[in-house]
Amino acid sequence: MDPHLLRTFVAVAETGSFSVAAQRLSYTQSAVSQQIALLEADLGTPLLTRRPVALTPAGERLQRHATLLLTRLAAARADVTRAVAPPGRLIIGLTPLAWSRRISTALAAIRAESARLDSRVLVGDRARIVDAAATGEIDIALVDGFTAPNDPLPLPLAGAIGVAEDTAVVAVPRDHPLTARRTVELADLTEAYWIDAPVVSPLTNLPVDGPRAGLRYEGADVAVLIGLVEAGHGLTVLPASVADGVPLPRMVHRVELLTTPGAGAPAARLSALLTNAIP
Amino acid sequence: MDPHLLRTFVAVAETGSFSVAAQRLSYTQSAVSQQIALLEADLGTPLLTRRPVALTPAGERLQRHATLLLTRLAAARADVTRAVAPPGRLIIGLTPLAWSRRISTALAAIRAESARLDSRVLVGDRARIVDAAATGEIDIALVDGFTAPNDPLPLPLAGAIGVAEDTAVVAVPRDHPLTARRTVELADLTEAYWIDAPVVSPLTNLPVDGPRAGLRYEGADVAVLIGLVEAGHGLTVLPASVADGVPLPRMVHRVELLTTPGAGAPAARLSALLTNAIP
DNA sequence: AGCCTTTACGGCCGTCGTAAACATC
DNA sequence: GATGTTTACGACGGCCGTAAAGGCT
Repeated sequence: MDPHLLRTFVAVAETGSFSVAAQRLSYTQSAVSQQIALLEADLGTPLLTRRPVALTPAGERLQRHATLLLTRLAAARADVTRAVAPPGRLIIGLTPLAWSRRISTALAAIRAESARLDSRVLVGDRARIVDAAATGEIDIALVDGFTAPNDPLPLPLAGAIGVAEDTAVVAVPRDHPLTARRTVELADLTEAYWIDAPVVSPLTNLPVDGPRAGLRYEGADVAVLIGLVEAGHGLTVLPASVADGVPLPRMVHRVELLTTPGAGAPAARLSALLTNAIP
Repeated sequence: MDPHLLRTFVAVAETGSFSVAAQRLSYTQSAVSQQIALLEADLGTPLLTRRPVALTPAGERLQRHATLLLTRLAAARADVTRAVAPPGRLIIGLTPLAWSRRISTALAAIRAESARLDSRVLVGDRARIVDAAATGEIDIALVDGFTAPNDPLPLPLAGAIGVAEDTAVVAVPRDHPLTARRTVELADLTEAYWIDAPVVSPLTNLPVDGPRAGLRYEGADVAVLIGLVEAGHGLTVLPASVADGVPLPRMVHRVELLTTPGAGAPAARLSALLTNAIP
């Protein structure tokens, strides 16, 4: 189970093709074929069906593990190299809904303390931000998501710290029948159409199996998303602090902080500011 | 960062010697030396000092990551192979303090349901049990430890579920000055001598820096440990359900359940029994 | 028939072991 | 000087690429 093999396996699983995976990794198809054969021989079970190329149950399992292992491997490398030379800069990664007034003031405080600090912000979807935190591209991250109360977000990186928890709501247009309700049953939600907004509020956040998507919004602007809901293009799930609406039972919106002791002094300072400030 | 390299690096770090690590892995010293050199070249920083062999700060970082990565790699392999053939047996791993009446009754219920079930119990310290869960040696595990309220235990495996939470206490002899106190300050504890009981209640559980150890107890019997405390050999930390004593502030004793969907039907059944029964 | 995966085979690079040099206590 | 790590070098094996064969649709 070489990381090399895992990487090409993930590539094949994602692309659904030996040949395009090969050119993505700049191998020949032959090499990819051999690597997959090696993995299957090693684990003693077929991982992929051919024609069409699809994952077997064992393959699905391996894909999950492999992607996690690869990002953790990257995280280990980044952490070690930063242990010798901690960056003086402060690059913050954010998912769109993780931003809050408290973060903004904490950041302002740090900027005031050290005037010449190179500080920047990167906004992206959860996978992008977590990956950037793993590789050291960013020094600290705030990642949001929906989960059961008091439960952490299922993140591939250890050391996440909850810094905020909020009830979650379903955003609906003003004239929508759900508006009259105080709580929502899951049965009501399976019938609805949802806005597919992978960056702001991914469909995978929904407590619904196989949600039906209406419009797709690729941007990161919350106001635009709310506008789309208002216009009747579909529903979405949002933290209560962002929008008014109907509370979704047994779910909270949670923001977690992702950093490591090696991420440098500015990151540590920001981390302290945010975690000490927990109510 | 081959797993192979990480494994020998961990061996060197643990043994503090290139040569004994080599014979443990059945390599030559030369091979070990080359592998470490390769790792250091790859990461661009020394990981070990020679004469004496010790970890540099970067090396300490890498050791943490490497051990986690290796057990996760083992977990991935076990999970995939179990995805194709889930075991029908039920082997339960337990740390000594994770046992409770509820587990006992749940296990009895399962045994009653399927009379011929091969079910066994393995007791060991946390590292041993987590490792066994990773490699598939056991199908389900209950692991205890001390942590802040509502926080999960820092486990190297994902998917842990809290099944019990309890206040923690410091066990002291009846005539100890602390007996009169309702709460304990950390300052009081730094002065004390502790019983080093790595299996039942490891010193790493203590909220104290560099605790001073008196006697060492290698066994897994809680009654013996309590007897040792009574006899004045030192103090220890225990869940309130096991011993009377003084509540330790800001800590809880927590039991988590460790299993995977591939661990077989009996494991799933036990898991359901335990998690549904959470108060 | 055409596209894509597998198999066969040759060459290269990497990694291990032996053995000698080197450093440290 | 003894113990233990590094370096030099030769040999084996593994892995990739080229090229031909094999299977589905």
